[in-house]
Amino acid sequence: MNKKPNYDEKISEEMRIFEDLLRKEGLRITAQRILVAKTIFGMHTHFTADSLLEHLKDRRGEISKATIYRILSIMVSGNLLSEHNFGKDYKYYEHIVGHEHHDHIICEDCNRIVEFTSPEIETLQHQIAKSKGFDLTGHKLNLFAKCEKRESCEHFKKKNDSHI
Amino acid sequence: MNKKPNYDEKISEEMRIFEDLLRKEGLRITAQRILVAKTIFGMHTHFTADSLLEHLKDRRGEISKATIYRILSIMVSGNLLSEHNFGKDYKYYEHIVGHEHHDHIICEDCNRIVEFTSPEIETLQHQIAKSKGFDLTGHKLNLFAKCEKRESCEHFKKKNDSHI
DNA sequence: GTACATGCAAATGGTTTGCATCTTT
DNA sequence: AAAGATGCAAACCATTTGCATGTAC
Repeated sequence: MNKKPNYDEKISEEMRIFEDLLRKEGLRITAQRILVAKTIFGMHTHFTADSLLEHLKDRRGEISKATIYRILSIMVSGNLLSEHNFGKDYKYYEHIVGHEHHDHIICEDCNRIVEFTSPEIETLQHQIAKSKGFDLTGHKLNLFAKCEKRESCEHFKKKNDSHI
Repeated sequence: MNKKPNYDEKISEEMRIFEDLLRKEGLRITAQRILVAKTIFGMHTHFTADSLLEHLKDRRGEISKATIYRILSIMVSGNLLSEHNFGKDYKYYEHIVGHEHHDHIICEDCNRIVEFTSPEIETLQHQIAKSKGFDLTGHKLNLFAKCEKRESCEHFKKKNDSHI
């Protein structure tokens, strides 16, 4: 992996940011890091280490699980990725480069993860932290819910899918 | 363990609720379950399986770690205990019998966990879920923050304590 | 007495790490 | 060449579980 990278138009900006991060941290630009980052920037859903590995199944010879975890960790600390628990035993990730901040609704019926933003809630959070003597640095707000029309939810069948 | 229980005045109500839960579920009232429940109801902080074990150190002959996990699980599904992640690799618990619902501020400086309530945020959450087609069943809101006056924070020294 | 509960040690499962080998710089 | 990165398998570690023994009812 030594050529000038030539990414798809759509993710070139994200890749530039990723490479900048690597350089800033004195880390090397390797084939594995490029492969994982491209894959992540090409996915527009929440994912887990396992589902990422699944997306890479046709390229499995090129990357190991250990390296995936190592790259996820770099991207999280570099703020290209956010990490979520959602009450499960494994972590979810989502890439946040160029995405505006949002919180999540997790459907207990169909496992869907829906995003939302609420400037009002954000404002209240700051006020609350302040009133308790803290400076807010971040937050996680997860709403757990059920589809209003369970029977007509086309996602319901996915309920028992493994890490989506 | 066969005598009529005679709990401290202050936690007798909680213990009654706990025993009712056991009976409702067809579970037996054992010495270990009583011991763990009394300990939990006597603690008014967030705790982990390990810190609970620590609280029980003088009674260690009487209970095993496996049983503690089994009892925590009963109390969580019976809604006597809530379970939190707080971004760590182990779970936090807090007993919620007779406690009004609240959310948490987690201080990244001193590890303190401070509670707050916000009816405004709760209302907004319901509206948001509704607007996205969900019925809200629960939520977790964690605010991550830093003490405004770090240097004068008397909790700061605890920063590197293990599971508080 | 029987079904359930406990303790122990072993298993689980996601994630991390040691180390020998390969790559980037 | 030297510093880093990777892959593999083993280690980690909180939590769970199988099974023989104990206990509530």
